[in-house]
Amino acid sequence: MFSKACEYGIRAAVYVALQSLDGRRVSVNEIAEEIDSPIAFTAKILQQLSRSKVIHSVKGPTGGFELDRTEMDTVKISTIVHAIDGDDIYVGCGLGLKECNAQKPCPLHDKFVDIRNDLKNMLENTSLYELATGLEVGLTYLKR
Amino acid sequence: MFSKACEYGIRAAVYVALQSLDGRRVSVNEIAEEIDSPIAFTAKILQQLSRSKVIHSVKGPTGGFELDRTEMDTVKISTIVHAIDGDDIYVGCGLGLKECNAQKPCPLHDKFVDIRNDLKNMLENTSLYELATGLEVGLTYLKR
DNA sequence: TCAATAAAGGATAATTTTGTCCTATTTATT
DNA sequence: AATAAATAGGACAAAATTATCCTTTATTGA
Ligand code: FES
Ligand code: FES
Repeated sequence: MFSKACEYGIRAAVYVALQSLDGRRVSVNEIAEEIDSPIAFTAKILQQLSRSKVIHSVKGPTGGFELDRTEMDTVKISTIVHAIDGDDIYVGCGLGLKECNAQKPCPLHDKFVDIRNDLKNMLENTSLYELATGLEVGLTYLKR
Repeated sequence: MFSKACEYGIRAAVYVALQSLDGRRVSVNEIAEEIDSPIAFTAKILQQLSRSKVIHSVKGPTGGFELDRTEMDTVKISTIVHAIDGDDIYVGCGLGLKECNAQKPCPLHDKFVDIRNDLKNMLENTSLYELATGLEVGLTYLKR
């Protein structure tokens, strides 16, 4: 479904959001530890998220990653997926035709588009804040 | 969503079903041509589908791949996906946790499971026959 | 100013997925 | 029996993804 990079990216962003709720800035090392991901690879992904304005980064001592409260509402999971995996999952053909086109649909088109749109809507309507609060009250987990 | 191998596999199986409706047995070369896929790679995938009883293969001159009419109804797209990509898409965690577990869910679990189940049901309720007939009447396409 | 800390970024390695090529096996036809 | 056509399968190659390591840059605080 999503690439590994994207999975780590979402988990990382949720963790950053969670800690930012407490005003804590977090380092790559802490993030990788808390979401159980490879450190250096996670660093790359955080760079990407930072460049695409999903999270904010601060260099130097006391630096790290953070997200302000209003951004947690506006940043949707769809933004993260788009930043890392591109728009294939939103517009691509389920059977791999060069493009998904209702005028010349693949055999699975009609049924696939329904699912794809549900997924798209779900991701577009889920904010980092929403996911972070579930974590905060201990209902959900970022590693096992 | 699906791997390339799986995309080719579904397209190939639909084409085999379509031709089998006319009693025609088809070769790897014809299949690859008609679904616009790399020949040798497609051959591997057809082997896999043959081993997992999704389609039937016949060696030698006049040989090729075929599917009998009753199998077109019983073989669902979910079978093909499972044979090639395994069950990750049916049971895996959307955020990449080692396993999806409602007792210790990831932040996206509840929303993700809904989509995943819709996808699963869709694939389980779509037969090769259904997809082949859409092709037959010229409503859908296997390449662009 | 200096040392320490943390992200940014470049180079490279490992792994997985995708793809190719060649030989072996099976089988229909002559 | 010989030939040719077709899948099966093994070995290998290319490309993409995942992952690591090292150097550079920015910033804090002593
Ligand atoms: S053409 Fe295949 S999903 Fe739209
Ligand atoms: S635990 Fe992540 S989808 Fe179920």
